[in-house]
Amino acid sequence: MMFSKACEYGIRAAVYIALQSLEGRRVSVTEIAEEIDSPVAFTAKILQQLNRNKIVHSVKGPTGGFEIEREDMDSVKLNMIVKAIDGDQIYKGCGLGLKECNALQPCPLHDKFVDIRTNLKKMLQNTSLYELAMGLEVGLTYLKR
Amino acid sequence: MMFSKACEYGIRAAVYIALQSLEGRRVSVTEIAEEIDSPVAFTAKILQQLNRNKIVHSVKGPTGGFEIEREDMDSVKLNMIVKAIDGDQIYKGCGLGLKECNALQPCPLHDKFVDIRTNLKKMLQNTSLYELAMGLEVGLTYLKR
DNA sequence: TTAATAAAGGACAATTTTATCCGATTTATA
DNA sequence: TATAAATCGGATAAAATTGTCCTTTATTAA
Repeated sequence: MMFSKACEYGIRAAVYIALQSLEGRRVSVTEIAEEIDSPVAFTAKILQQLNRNKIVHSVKGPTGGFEIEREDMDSVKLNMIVKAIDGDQIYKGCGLGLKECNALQPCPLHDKFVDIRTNLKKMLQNTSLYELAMGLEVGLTYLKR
Repeated sequence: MMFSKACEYGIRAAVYIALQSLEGRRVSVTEIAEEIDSPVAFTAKILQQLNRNKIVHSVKGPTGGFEIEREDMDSVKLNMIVKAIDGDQIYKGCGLGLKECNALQPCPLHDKFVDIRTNLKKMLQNTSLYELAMGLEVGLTYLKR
């Protein structure tokens, strides 16, 4: 409802890859799709996008798959994934769909939206893949169901 | 990005109708669509939904059109429009798309999402059509461009 | 009572998003 | 060097959302 389906899968996939990379495991699309309960081929497309945007790293051939460097888990924040997949509509777009909507010519909801969006923005900018992967590892959170 | 296009049109239409009803004018779909810059026939469908949900009032025949009673402008809050058009996914749905996601079995983003969504929810529940229509009337806000 | 006006509603079309399939490419290893 | 495992990329399909068209229904006013 807030992110596209593609973006939801993308985030879940990235978190799963991060978790496995912490264990030193490289993972295939098949495994990822199974573990995050998403359509395989579609997930593959999304991972290509994340790879092009250097959010995950892919390796072809046998023993290949997806991985994320330990340092990248810290530097990659959720807003980068959202931007890579959904673009920056979530930051720029008007809540009521006006093409031009800003402080000077605001839609009726503009001010109230700014607040909410600022919070969302901050949250996405401050949340790292590592943080999310840790929650999973400790068994506090889930990626399925 | 947060609401569907249908919902965006719906809110804009409702605000415009409220504004005109304050002046005692009943308005046609054609006029509404022109004033909020939306596709006429599609807007008509959305207004049917709003009518069924008693958010706007419609009158057939010559001199007919859409209107909103003065009292309803106060009692109708944005969340009712959103619910009528987009359903309650915005309230219930998991940010990462999990079917079951709650405090007991949360997705990695659950807690952070709860905060943002609570704010959004409150905002929608507390914003009345009258309030939005007033902003327009005073020339502070816009429904086009 | 008739003509004109406006919403209601059903069927259909276009576009976007989501999802699948399959051949090409890369690469590890036997 | 041959084979198999894995991603890449293009074409296509399915589903959902957005948008159009046309007929029916209700109602006003001449």
